[in-house]
Amino acid sequence: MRIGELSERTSTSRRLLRYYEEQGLIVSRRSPNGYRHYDERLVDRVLQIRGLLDAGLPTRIIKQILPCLDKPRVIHFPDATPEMLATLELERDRMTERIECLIRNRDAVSEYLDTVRTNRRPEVAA
Amino acid sequence: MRIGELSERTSTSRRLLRYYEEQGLIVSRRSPNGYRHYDERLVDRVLQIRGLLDAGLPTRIIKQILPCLDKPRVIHFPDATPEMLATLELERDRMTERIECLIRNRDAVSEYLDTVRTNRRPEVAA
DNA sequence: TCGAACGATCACACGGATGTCAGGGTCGAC
DNA sequence: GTCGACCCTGACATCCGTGTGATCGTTCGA
Repeated sequence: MRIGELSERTSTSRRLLRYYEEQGLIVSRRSPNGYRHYDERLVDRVLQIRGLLDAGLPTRIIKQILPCLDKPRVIHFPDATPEMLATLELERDRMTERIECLIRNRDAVSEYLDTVRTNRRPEVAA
Repeated sequence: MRIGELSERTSTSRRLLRYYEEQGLIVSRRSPNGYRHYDERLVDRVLQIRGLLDAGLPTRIIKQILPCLDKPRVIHFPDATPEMLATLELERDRMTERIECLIRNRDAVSEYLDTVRTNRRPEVAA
């Protein structure tokens, strides 16, 4: 598919798709006229990228973890230097921290909402 | 405590502490000479803010959910309009989405790491 | 009393993700 | 062959979190 369709199917502007490519997050083939052509799989890939960006990861990091995300579990470890694995581990741990922080705070918001809804009348916590 | 101590205890630059205040995320009292003075609780509060920022939430949103996070469960619902509650709900759901996205991808990274390590050392594979 | 360390404000700068616009090709339908 | 929809590149603009520096006032110990 071309950029317009990918854009629509991922709710992502063409500008951003080109930007992601520039950042090495996605790849495209080019037809002789220079048009980008995308594989079907790119739809999921782009959505994944957007989710991670939204979760606070910079493109630099996303680029590093993307190879881990291929659906048929293909291991690219010929180029997996120990230092690269260490980076991945570190990044995984940071994701875990983010997750825990988000869960804590989301639960607090949830609890707050529950409390507000059950006690409708002015009253302070006991 | 003054800004220097809060800065050190939260590993946050003074500049940022002033910025957070400007954005309405934290408050300070002022001594007659104009110096900011912070409550002990601000340490946790600042760390919370930094965690949420790191998780991708903008200050605008953080400001809205912070009142939900007070430790003694104090409900500030005199000013809790239904529309504000709706906003909170929406934001809570977005946090849940972020959490799920992060978990999915972190687990994929973890699995990748496991696989690489197992294949690297087949003799220790259990 | 002087200087170091700290505080305040203000302003400019930067990097990253994103929007937008300009100028120009390609292609299919009429 | 022209028009509209689509694509290309490149440049500038914006927002936001953050850094940095200038300039100045305050506090405190030697």
